[in-house]
Amino acid sequence: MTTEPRREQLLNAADRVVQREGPGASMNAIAAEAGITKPILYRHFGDRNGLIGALTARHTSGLLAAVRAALNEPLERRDRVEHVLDIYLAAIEARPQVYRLLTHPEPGDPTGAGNALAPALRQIAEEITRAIQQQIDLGQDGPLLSETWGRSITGMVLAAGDWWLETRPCPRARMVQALADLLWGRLSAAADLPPMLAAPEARPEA
Amino acid sequence: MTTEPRREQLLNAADRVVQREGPGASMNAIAAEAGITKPILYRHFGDRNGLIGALTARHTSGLLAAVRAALNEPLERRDRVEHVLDIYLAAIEARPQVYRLLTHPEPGDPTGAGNALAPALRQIAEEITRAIQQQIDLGQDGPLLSETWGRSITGMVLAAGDWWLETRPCPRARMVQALADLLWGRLSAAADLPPMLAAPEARPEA
DNA sequence: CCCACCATGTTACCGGAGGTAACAGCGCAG
DNA sequence: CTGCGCTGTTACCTCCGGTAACATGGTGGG
Repeated sequence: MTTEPRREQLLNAADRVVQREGPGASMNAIAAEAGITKPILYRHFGDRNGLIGALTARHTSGLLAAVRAALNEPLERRDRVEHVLDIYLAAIEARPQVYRLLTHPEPGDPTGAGNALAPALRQIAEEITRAIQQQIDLGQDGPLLSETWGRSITGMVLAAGDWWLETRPCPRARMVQALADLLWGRLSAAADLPPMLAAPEARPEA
Repeated sequence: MTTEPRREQLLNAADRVVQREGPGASMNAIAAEAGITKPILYRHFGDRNGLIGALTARHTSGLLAAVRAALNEPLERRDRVEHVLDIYLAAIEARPQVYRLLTHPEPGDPTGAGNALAPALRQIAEEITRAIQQQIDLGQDGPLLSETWGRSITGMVLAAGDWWLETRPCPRARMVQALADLLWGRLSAAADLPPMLAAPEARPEA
């Protein structure tokens, strides 16, 4: 294990090409970037999943550690949640291509195919679950709720982060507020609007 | 447009093969199931995305209509939300392979690649956004919050639904409660647990 | 009656993907 | 010098999405 410089070197090349072409970059392209040919890659990583796995593992550790640290920050609960949200959004903002690699892996893997959460995100979900379990008293439903909520919050932030990166509807801080507000039950606390009896306009058609 | 029986027939075949092999079924397999060869499929649908699009459109309409109806049910807000959640979970429970097709399409499309939300889910997100905008008074932040929340809630339910289908940790009704509780701010309302100074046991290792 | 047309269907191919086999050098211990 | 392990190559396989070119058959207009 210790360092393994060749591997690192190849991963650097893979990193560059993924940064440039997004995930789904071909093995040929990665090999070319590294100045070599395919079979070497396969010798080192077994198959494409191996390469991608190694590549994601590299970047995952950083994000995961950051999220974990944020989850254990000694803050008021709301501030802690906002901090975690901000950490995640800042990370995906800083390097969108890498983030895509982590969050939207190419399919291929037959292991439980069809999961919304990529491995990196599953780890984050578990981290959230653990934090909830350790920090919040949910009574006897604790285990189920914390597991469900870990996945739910991860999926929620994933979808919201994707949309935010795509359309940039607001600065990051505002996005953090919007998400925290949702988690804080603002959806349930807000007042009703009177039912629309007949929309006078702005109803172009479905 | 009117009916187009051949197309329907081909879509039925595609449906069968997707039901059996999941999304990612090959064009050859679909053609074989239909008793014909590839070029005919391409004549009718242009390319793979065309076929998959037509296939999803078929199933989307039902789910989308059900969700839309649930969103406009004349119920107390909490009951309405629970109803929507239940509709969605019931749908994916009933036909998981079809649901996978709708929620986890194969990538391929360069159009905004890397989105967490498949087209069908994006439509659901828009429906939720619209419902929030029409039903809830969020002040001047309404537009931003409703859009953000539409995506967020969709992503949350997607991830939670995936996990639930996979591991079946509880009956559907309980899952609905867990998700509604999250949206109702139970995460913020619950009491703190005392900080763990030293976990006495049950810490097997990461 | 014949023909031109159109949808149906076919075979055979292309380029590019992941992946593998077989072979060619290089450096170094014994 | 010889064997061995690592690096590297070329050439190939299979399967995929997609296409070109050609072969049918029914149908309606001259």
